[in-house]
Amino acid sequence: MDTGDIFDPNCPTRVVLDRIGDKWSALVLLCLADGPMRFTRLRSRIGGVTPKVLTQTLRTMEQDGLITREVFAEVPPRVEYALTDLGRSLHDPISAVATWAETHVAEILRRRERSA
Amino acid sequence: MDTGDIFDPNCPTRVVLDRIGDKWSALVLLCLADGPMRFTRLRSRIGGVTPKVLTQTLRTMEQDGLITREVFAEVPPRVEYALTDLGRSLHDPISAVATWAETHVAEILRRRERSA
DNA sequence: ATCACCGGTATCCACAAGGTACTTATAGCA
DNA sequence: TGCTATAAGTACCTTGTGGATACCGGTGAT
Repeated sequence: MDTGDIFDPNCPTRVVLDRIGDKWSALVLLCLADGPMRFTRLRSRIGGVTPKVLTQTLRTMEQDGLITREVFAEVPPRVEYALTDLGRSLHDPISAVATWAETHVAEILRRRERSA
Repeated sequence: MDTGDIFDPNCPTRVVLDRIGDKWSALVLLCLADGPMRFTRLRSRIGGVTPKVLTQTLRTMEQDGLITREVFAEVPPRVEYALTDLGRSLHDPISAVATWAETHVAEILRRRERSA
C-alpha cells in the first residue's frame, strides 16, 4: 500500500506531512515542549488561535498519538495536554524548521517586499 | 518589530512558518532538490496538485526567494523552476521532518484507526 | 484545417478556517 | 436564595482559500 513515493497523494507519509504541517500543530507541539499545559494557557500563549480551531487541532494530535488529554473531574473543569514520546520525538525536526525560519526571516521579508 | 516570540501572531517567524508549512511548498522544494524542473513535470510528479494551486505555490516561493523562474522564449513555451541557495538551505530541515514522517507513519496510522 | 504542445488563467463551488456568543456545572459570596 | 465567576469547550454564521474543470494563445507538425 505504501508506494514509498512521497509525491504520490496516496502515500501515507504525505498524509502525515499534511497534518503536522498545518497552521497550528507545530506551534502546539513547540508550546507543550515546555511541559503539560491547560487549554486556556495554550490558547493565550498561541496568539490568534480561536477555541474551535485549537480544539480541532488538539483532538487531531491526540488521535495521532502526539499528545495526551487528561480531564480532571473538577469545577471549573481542568484539562491538561501533554506530549507523548512520539510527540517529543517530533520536537527536534520541527524545531529545526523553526530555527531556519528565525535565521532567514529577515532575508525572506526583504525579498518579498522587493518583489511586491 | 520582531518580538522574538514565535507564539506571537505578529512574529515574522510565524509568517514564514505558515508559508513553508503549507500543503505544497515542502513537496515542491523536495522535488526541485533533484535539479531544475519544468511546470508540467512538477505537476505530474506531485500527484494531486491542480495547476492553479501549483502556480500560486510557485509564485509565492519565488517571491520569498526560495526558487527562481526562468522563461525561455520558445514554442511551445518552456519555464524552468530551480532552487536558490536560500531554498537549498531549507532542504535539510524539511527533509528531517519528512524522514520523521516516514519513520512514524505506521505508528500514527495505527493509533488513528484505534481511536476512530 | 486541424491538432497537439505547454504553461498557465478564468470560473465556479465546497469545505475549512475564523469570529463571536453561548453552555454547563459548581463554588463562593452577598 | 439568587448572583457571579470560572474552564473548556460548542453552536452558529461568515469569510476565504483550496480544488475541479474548462479554456486560451502561439506555432509547428500532420
